[in-house]
Amino acid sequence: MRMNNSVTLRDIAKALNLSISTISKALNDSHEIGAETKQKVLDYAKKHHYSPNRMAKGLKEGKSRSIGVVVCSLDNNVIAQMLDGIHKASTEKSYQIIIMQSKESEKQESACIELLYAGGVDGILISPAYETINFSYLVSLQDAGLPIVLFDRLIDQINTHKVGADNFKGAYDATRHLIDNGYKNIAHLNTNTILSIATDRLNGYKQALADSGIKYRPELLRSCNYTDTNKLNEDLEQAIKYYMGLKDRPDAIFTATDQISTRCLMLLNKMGYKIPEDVALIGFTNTELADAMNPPLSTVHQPAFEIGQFAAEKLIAMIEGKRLDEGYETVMLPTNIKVRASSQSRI
Amino acid sequence: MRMNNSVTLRDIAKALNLSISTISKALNDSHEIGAETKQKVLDYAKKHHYSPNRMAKGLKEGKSRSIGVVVCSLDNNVIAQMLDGIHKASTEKSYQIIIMQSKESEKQESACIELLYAGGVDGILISPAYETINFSYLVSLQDAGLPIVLFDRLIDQINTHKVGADNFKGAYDATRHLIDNGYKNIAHLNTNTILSIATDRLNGYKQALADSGIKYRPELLRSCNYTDTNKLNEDLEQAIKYYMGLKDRPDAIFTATDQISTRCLMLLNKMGYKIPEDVALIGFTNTELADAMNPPLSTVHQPAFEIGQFAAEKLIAMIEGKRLDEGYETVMLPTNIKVRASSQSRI
DNA sequence: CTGTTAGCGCTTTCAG
DNA sequence: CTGAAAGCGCTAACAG
Repeated sequence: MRMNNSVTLRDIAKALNLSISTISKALNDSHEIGAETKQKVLDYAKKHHYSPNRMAKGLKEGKSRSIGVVVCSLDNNVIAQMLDGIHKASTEKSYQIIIMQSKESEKQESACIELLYAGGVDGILISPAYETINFSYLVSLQDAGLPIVLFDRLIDQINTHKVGADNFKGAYDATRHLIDNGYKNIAHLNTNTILSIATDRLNGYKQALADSGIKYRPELLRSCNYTDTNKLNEDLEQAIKYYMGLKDRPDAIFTATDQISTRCLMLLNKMGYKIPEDVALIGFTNTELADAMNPPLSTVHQPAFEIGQFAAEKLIAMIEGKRLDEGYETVMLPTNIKVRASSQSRI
Repeated sequence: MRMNNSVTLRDIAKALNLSISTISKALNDSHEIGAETKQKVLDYAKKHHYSPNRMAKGLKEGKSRSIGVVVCSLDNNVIAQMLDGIHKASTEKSYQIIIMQSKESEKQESACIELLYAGGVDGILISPAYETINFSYLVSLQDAGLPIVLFDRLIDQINTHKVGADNFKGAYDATRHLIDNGYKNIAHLNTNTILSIATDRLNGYKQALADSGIKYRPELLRSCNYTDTNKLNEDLEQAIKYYMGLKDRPDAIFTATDQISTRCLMLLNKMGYKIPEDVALIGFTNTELADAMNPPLSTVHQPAFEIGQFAAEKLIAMIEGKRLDEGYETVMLPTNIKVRASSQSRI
């Protein structure tokens, strides 16, 4: 049973009265084939839309020219942009990508990885779920020789190439920006995960406070559950109520993730707080709709496309055996602050 | 060269002192294998994490258990939701999906399709680019036996299963909603494409006007270029300026696509028009951020996830030979209107 | 320079 | 009930 109805090497061989291997070599531009034969083969192949069978080639070569990508979700602007970057880098090197979603669940993430591995991918790009604590399965695959690159959400538990945003700097800049605009009591809303993405951002926030001589107040840090949207909303609502009920209540909030940033804005509006008069807001997110919001939302923008692209390039380099460099590298691409009305200066 | 380090049938055969074909049959639960042998094989396979090699299986069976998906872009909330649905349906039937982006370019779209076909996909799910006029390549592949299902953006030029939103009804409802809320001069902003998605929405708009005894004014229809974001923004800005400069200027705008809806809101804000006092707004889009906007944007919501899911199920049914039903089917899933402040009643 | 052959891992007759 | 063998389309060693 032939795939599609496509022409095979055999068809060309028969038509041209040559052997299969001659055709194969001609198409692979082998030096041991004569110029005119080569031309004849190439012409025939082009004319009849020959394209090599991925399966056969993959089987023979022991690789599939496909890479697995594991993300928490497709329906998220930052991730869509990263996937776009991954997609670009991959197709450039003619790799296919197989995308899987963990939905922030450790269990589902393992299932994705297993499926990808079983499916014979040549390597895996992964941005771990918030929930994941145990990375031993991933490590075992790595030990078994599977190239793995981490992107966006990085972890220390696994030693490989990593590509993410400079979260410390992004958080530092955002906090600093609030301080420079006259805000003093700055709350930080983040997520309860062991991923460095959370601690890096928290540390950036703390450092900015310290550098400005503002004491860090632990009661201004709230960590929300991220696995379930409903739970997240609940946690956020509670956090905001808690903040606004404090004696010395915050005059600004710095939010750590896309979801938290936008939902926080909605909730503040819903509860009737004026932004930035009652409380200012700046947060991580890449949505183009920040300008359309009420009020326009100040954001920390991540180079999502570039993160994806760079991570994919790294992985492909690993797959293709360029494991030459002794050590693994962690790359942090710069974020940048986009100031809008939600963090307007009160000075 | 073996894929990964995975165990093969041969490994199991050697270990158990059986033949390869016995193992194969045992794993496929063939009736011609004894119960205890079967058990022994299954146990060993499980213990050693055996999983069949996709490439080999695909080569043998002449199919790849993968489906190609062509969309205009990844970075779009409606599409992300559709992909999510496609993904769910596909993984349930253990098909992999290969996603390609046309970026609204006819040329790039052809390239995507060619790549997918060459890559040996078992079928193609496609939502055509706005720009595409010539569908002959797709038709020729279909004639060659490749199953194709259209989703989201449907066209008449190709005869197959199609799954989309009920765009006529969505547009009708949106326009009717504006009329019911006291708006009389309703403009319609859409795109210049031959895709039925545009004409259906236009017709729904016209029908709602007719049913309410309002005369259709052609000067209130503007069609924007959609291929290039910059061009779109320009066209939109011009259209709005044009509308607002009219003697009998519109008191409401109904926008036909995700991009147009959100950008239109931004532009109106930027130009200083009050929504809905100066001009009301309702438009197609699925963004969760409608509530966060200034003002909260009334939307026509498409069942994007379901469209993707249903389309994928149809395609897989076709692939698996259930082409039994004589005719092809076009399914229109219902949209629903989400009323927010941007189209508040002026009565 | 061109052809023959073996084999990647799997399914599937066909024999035993 | 189990095994041997062919072949899916391709590459690569080895002959000629």
